[in-house]
Amino acid sequence: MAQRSAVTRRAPLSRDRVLRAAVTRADAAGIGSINMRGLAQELGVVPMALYKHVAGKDELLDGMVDLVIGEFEPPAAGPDWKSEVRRRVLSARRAVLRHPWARLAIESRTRRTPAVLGYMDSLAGAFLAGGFSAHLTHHVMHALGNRIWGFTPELFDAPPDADAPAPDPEARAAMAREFAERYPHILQIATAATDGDLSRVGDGCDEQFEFEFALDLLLDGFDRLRVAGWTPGSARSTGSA
Amino acid sequence: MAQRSAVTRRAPLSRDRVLRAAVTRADAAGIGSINMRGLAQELGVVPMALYKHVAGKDELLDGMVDLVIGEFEPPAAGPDWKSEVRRRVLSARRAVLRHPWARLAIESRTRRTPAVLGYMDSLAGAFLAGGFSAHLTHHVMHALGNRIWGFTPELFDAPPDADAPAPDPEARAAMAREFAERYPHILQIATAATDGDLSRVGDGCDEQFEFEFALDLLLDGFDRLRVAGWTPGSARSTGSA
DNA sequence: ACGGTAGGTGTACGGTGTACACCTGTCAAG
DNA sequence: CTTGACAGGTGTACACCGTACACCTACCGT
Repeated sequence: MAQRSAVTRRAPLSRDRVLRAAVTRADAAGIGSINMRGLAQELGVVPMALYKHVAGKDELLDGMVDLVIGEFEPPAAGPDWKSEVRRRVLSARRAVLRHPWARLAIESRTRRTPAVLGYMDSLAGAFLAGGFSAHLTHHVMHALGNRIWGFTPELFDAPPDADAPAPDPEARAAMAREFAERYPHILQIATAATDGDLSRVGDGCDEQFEFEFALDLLLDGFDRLRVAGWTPGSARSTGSA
Repeated sequence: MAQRSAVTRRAPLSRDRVLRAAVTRADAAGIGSINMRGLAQELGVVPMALYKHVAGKDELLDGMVDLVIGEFEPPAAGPDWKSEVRRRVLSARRAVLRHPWARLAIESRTRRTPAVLGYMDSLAGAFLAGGFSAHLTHHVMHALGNRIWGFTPELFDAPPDADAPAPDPEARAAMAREFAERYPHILQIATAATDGDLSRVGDGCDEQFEFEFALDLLLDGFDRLRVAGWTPGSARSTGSA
């Protein structure tokens, strides 16, 4: 009775509980909210206790990314290599979109955990099973780059920029005029992308479309190389002029 | 005499001197060595003095990236859009390779400085002048992604890993065996990439080749879309199955 | 002669990751 | 039942970071 206190004991920590708490916290408050003190407090524990379960913050981040990778759809025997790769990459994308912090975390991580290697291995396997040579598989994976994780490196999107207290329509118009003069080509494609309604320019692009556009462009290019029997010695990398 | 001390006065700081010192320091010791205290000491000044010339660390990083962008070859009227885009992107790549920290800095920066916008604008201009519609220009720039900066997001390369005090050939062989069993496809492409000499697997890929491979693959794909008269309504993004 | 100001100083605060010594409850072996 | 190892939680402390704020000081145009 004295020992087994009636008060419910805190469930003992575990690496898994720590990682899941971190993922939940990051989902809610962003990757910037992940720090040992805050995470420990959330778990009702002193900061240093976490170090019994994760080696340090780096390993914590790695573990969080691994949890996200665990949400990817598993490999399967698709009808053809292209739809299988497409399915898996878009599945990765859905998982990363569920955990918006994962993009930054993946980009900043450098360690190749077993989960990371396993995913890359299964993707490579899809190419190889689809008739790609090992050499070509190597290069096309490089060509995909971070797209295998389901995101394109941001190009145009800027954060909403929580400054500029008063949008002052006069100054705003002047800025727009200066922008149009200095960056006419960006203006031109932004106008096209928003169907002429430039007030929507802050809404960002249709990321999903952009992602699939580039993904399919690459996949189609890969297929052309494969059917053309690409070998390491082919003239120029893609065999064209 | 008392005022104009014979001792040579330190040349007054300036935003430019601060940024150049930071770039030099980062070139020599990596982006991790950039901190206000160390940089100030190098300039023979107290940390807070820097804040008279840069708003804070973020703006410092932005300014450093701008200096690198300043090293890019300027736009020119090339014989065709493809060689012009190719020239500029490969020029960006050379600059980024001269400043290895720039890759990380560019990836982590979110602000679009005039230098960044100017570069993106001139690239967009090359596509538009080459006959791309504004819509298509928008999408192909997304497809290029960070490749416009001259680098592919790292996929395979891991840092040399300064741990593992003794490479212990026995354990090393065991690890290799386990790796081969768990990640057979990665092994297969690594074997191809090193022409069978797996001891070279740590040397990394031929980054230059990988970069141009993917760049040309994308550029060729872009050209196919352009000559096919791609419009926003085309079936699927790339017009193929 | 004087006042404003650009530029450099000094101190201090709140935040971070984590090394290290310590305690404590559990459980298996003696 | 005793004991001792050990996994897991604690408390303190340190070094480092960015930077807010008040200050001082030398210059320069009036």
